[in-house]
Amino acid sequence: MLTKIRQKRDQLNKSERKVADAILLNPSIVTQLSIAALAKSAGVSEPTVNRFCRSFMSKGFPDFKIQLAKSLVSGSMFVTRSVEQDDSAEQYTDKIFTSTIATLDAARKQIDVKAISTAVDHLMQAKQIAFFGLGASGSVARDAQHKFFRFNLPVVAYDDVLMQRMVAAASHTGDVIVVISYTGRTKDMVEIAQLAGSTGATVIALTLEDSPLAKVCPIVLSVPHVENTDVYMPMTSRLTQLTILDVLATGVTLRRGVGFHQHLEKVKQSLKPTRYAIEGEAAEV
Amino acid sequence: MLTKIRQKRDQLNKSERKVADAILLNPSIVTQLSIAALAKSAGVSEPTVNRFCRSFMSKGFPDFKIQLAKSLVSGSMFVTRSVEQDDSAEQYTDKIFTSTIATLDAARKQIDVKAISTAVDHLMQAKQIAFFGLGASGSVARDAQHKFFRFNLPVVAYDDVLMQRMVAAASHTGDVIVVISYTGRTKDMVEIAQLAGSTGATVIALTLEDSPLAKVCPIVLSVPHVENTDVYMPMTSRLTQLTILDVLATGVTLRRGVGFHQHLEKVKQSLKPTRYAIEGEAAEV
DNA sequence: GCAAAATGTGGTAAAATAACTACCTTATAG
DNA sequence: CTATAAGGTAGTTATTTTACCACATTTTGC
Repeated sequence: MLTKIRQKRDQLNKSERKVADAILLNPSIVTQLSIAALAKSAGVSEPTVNRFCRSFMSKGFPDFKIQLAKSLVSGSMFVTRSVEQDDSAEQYTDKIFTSTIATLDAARKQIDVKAISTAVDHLMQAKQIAFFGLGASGSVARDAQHKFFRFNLPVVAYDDVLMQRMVAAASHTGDVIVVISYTGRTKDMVEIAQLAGSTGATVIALTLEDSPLAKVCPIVLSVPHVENTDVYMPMTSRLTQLTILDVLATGVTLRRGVGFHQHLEKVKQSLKPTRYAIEGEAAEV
Repeated sequence: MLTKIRQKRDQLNKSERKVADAILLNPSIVTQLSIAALAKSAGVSEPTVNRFCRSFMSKGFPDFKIQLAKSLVSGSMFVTRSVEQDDSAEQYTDKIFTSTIATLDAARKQIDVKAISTAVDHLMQAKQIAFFGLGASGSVARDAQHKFFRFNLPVVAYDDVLMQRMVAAASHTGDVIVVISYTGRTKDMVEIAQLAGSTGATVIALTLEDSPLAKVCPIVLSVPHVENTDVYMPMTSRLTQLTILDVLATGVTLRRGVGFHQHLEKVKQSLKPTRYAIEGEAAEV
């Protein structure tokens, strides 16, 4: 809503711009103001405020206030705030959770569903799926391996360059290789992606939008930039990657239909002897 | 807000209860109703509605409507919804992100800050930190290793039972062992936790609340139950674990003060030759 | 145990406030 | 100088709130 007002501000005429500015100055207080009070604080007449409200597809001023109030809540719900040196445990805990959530929410809004869908198409038909990652992305690749394995897909994961190079070179049409790198600037990963691409394998990049890696891959699942790259909280993006991988696994599973239910049950049963039994067995380790 | 109304409902007198019921029946429509319309649909008079609103610490009916609208947004923002067999890519993508966020938000609200603080105390002074996990929790342990290593802490991670047993048996006072298991019912992990505890090492469990593992560990960072254990989205909890580990790493780093900044810079520099350079180098791989 | 007072509950009607409409003035561009 | 758009004034309508009254329910004194 505030974004919408800011966008439209320049197309507005003099008086209505005054109204926009008055609202932008302190949006939360506006929700408690009457049309007369807002008109006065903007230095315009009441009908001008009313006309302004209607141009934002509201039924009138009260309706506008409610829409504004709603948008303020969703806007202020999860905001990334930097951790400070003297934060209490409570403070930094909340900040990190909130920032993580904000990152995921941003990804949710920006994600390219078309790319997800294309990736699922390829993964579904893959003879072999390989996940490649180095460093922190190595654990993401390992996690993906577990997840896809559970869903009965032919999957491997590698977190060292040599194996990745060998597998990439030996790949061929029908294989899918998912290259994971947050920055998308790791030289080895870019080279390996190119190598794999040249063999006819489908290469999917899970990386930062517009990065060198993204540029050399036909299918890119891009993770948006994180605005606040604070030294204290630099790792929210891998959670976005993990979530995207959850989405892919789910997408593939859905497409494969009901057959996999029996498989999932088998996996569960195989783990049972390793566990302390209780009612309502859950699906995770 | 709706919860508040439901709570107070029984203490209300006959007419005001009618108002409460009318609102609860369809809260979102109420935000667009006038006091007269709501009064009619509740079968009471307008002043009754007004009195009702005031008893919910609103200035009046319009104010009440705005508060209600706000609370509806925050309430409906992130709701866990099951993935259905015939969902489109757009639908299941959104559902998985939303559910993941909902899980994190639930964890944020329930997390035991005291336990975090205690865990940070021990981690900070540890001579050696070991992360143990099996299966999917193995990747979580690996991830933790990366993160803590970046922050210059003496850290190792193991994802096989034998190594874990050996390390646990060989541990002693001053060592911190973090045992990661979502269900907290894996027999090996429980035994290893007990073994490590008996040597004098500090054992921290990152697991489901009230699980067998939680019961044998002095410090428990509990992950709340996920209500909706749908076969299609069974893995949101490990994101909670990862986030809690982020919190721990941050907590330790904060306590260690400014010294680590130089260290972080060194790590960054060491990675530089492996990358394609661009302006604004980020902190992740 | 009953009656009377007191308190609580809920409605009517009128007053106050807020929002909206119609219309008129002023500015501005052609 | 006219046409048109922008913006304000004033009046109307809608909405909310207040004040007050009637009825019911409970409490208390005898």
